[in-house]
Amino acid sequence: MLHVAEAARVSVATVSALINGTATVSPELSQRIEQAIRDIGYKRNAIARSLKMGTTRTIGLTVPHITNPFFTDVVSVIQQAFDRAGYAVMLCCTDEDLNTQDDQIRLLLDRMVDGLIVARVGDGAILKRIVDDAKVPVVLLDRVCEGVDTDTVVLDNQRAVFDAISYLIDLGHRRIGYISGSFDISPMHDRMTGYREALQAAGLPVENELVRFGNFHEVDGYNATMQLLSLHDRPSAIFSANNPMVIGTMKAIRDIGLSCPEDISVACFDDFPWSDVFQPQLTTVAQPVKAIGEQAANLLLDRLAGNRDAPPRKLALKGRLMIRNSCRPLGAPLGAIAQSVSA
Amino acid sequence: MLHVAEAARVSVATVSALINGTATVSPELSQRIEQAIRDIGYKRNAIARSLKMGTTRTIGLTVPHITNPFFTDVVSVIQQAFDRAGYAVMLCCTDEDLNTQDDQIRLLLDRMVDGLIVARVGDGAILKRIVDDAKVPVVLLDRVCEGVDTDTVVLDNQRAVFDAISYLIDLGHRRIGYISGSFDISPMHDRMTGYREALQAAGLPVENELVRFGNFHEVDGYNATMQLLSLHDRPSAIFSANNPMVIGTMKAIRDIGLSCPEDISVACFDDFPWSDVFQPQLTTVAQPVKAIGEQAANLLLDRLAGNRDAPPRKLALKGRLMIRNSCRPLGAPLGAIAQSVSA
DNA sequence: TGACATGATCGAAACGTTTAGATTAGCGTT
DNA sequence: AACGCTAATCTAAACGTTTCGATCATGTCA
Repeated sequence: MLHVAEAARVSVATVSALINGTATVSPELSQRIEQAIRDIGYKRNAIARSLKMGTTRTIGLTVPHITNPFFTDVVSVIQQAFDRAGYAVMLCCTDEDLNTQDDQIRLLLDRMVDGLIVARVGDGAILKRIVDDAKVPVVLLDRVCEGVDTDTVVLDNQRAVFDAISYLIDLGHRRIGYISGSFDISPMHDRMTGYREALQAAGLPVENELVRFGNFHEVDGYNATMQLLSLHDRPSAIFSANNPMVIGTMKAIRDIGLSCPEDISVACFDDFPWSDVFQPQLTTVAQPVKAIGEQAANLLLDRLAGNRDAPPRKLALKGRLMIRNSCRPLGAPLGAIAQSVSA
Repeated sequence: MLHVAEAARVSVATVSALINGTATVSPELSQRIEQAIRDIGYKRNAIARSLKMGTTRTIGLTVPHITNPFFTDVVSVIQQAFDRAGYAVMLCCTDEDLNTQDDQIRLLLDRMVDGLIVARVGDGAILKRIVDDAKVPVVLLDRVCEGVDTDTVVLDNQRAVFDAISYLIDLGHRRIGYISGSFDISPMHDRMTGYREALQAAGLPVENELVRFGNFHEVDGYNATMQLLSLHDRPSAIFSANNPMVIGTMKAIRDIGLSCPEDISVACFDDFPWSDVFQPQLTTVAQPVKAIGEQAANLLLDRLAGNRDAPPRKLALKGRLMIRNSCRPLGAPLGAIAQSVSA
């Protein structure tokens, strides 16, 4: 900018005024300055600007795994929203690890991001400290966190799983295996509650042997399913509370020589692009990914636009049960599956 | 830092020296400074540091669509690699649009990223200008670009498609439909060449009516497949040069009342996590995603470590044909598919 | 004892912006 | 002719670091 100013024989203040439109500058000088900018190929240094202005027009986004299709879509939507608003997005993947997440949020705050969207943070106390220390707005995604009072957008997980399990019960299933993710994040808590309540509402017992835990990965789903299938009285249906794990479930079913839905019904959380392309077409709980991402982005953009003091806003969106053909009515002949799908 | 210096009754220079270890500071002062840092909760401002140092420890990464499973994986691997190295990653999605990509690269350069990994840039001239203007190292991914001399990691696309098409020919297919992405990026060019050469090597004609173009999206694959299937003499196999488009292909086959592989064989580019879970299990060309991402990251990290003047390095990795059961031997009875899979 | 090397510490400039406040020029009023 | 008003422009101080060169005390050696 100094060089531009010299070349145009004006002060840097005038150059700045022209570039930012913060003051009127005469047509004559404007022209000289614009010419100089072109000649020199000047580009404003955003770092210096950030230092002075105290704002980077960059936000931080952390997700556990970008390869989980739910987060892939959420990241995509959020990235687009902020791109439109002229913000850059720094992406971090926490690998479901709390320490990693801590480090990464620190990394982002060091770089003075203007705001933070964090998905699936683990511990309330740590998060609270972060939110308080950082003077930037934070929106929580996919997880509520007691004691942390900030904008939040989550799914009504309990209700969603309740509906899914109730659907299985309606089909006649009585022993329904449930594969949960680790319990230290609220969605897994709520989903489990939904499972329990659906069973109880139908007067069915909640049996511990039918509940397994995994760490969100395919291999965990595989192992959990193997255990469920080798039970003395094995379940007739399995619900996986997380999408990557259901891949393991399907592989385990195949490896053990069973097939879905003939021998065992399967449903899971989170829809994915191929769900209605191949066989069996998985029955899933679809999250309104686009809405979730956009709401989160809007909440943060609103704060960034200056609305700092509004009370925390908590959004809970509804999931939708996508009924396909991976669950069969129990007791009914196999041919009845087609009808149950159109129901 | 100023406050820390005052609290510890030393100069800012000494604080800086201690933090960075750039000079020895006496145990006594060290202790006072560290105490002050704790008391105040001081965190070094990375923006001010970047301004002074001319380096942000941040890189820019642009991909067309993060929802394309190939790019999802690549982004994941690259993010991890840079995270390990203490770099932040700014992610941009270009939506296959050259102007968008241009804007985003500018956005990233404005923010003084230390390096750039760009996947699928369109035009050689524009890219060349960008690479030259930006004084930062650039790694090209998934695309070669004539006239732009910089580090590159790509797949041997031509060979990969050649192998896939040859496989179909070996199965007895003679009319093989081909769905390409837009032609303005080199992989699509090379893949098409692979298609052509495989046909020619087998003495088969290259028929224009069997070749369709789409813009990488599911809907494009759907439309292209509809056209192919309504040809007077319809193909017995379809190869899709891009992964999202193959979803459209499968849906079109279903909607038209045919089934795969009984009526029509299907193969495509890019593997995905569910490919061997559901039926039909798609035969795909798997890119070594992990290697591609890691190589790209390593090339850039090497440049960032100071190796600026080494000549441009061009890596071409090999794809792998994952033979499953979505392609059937032509003329053979249906039961023969199983054998062909194990072949 | 004086000169000098050594090691610790500091002062101040620089990185490239923004912006408050000062200065100047032009012009209409009285 | 003196005054005030407005619009255009400039000067200079910040933003929070790093770093060069200067300063100063201390100890060593001739």
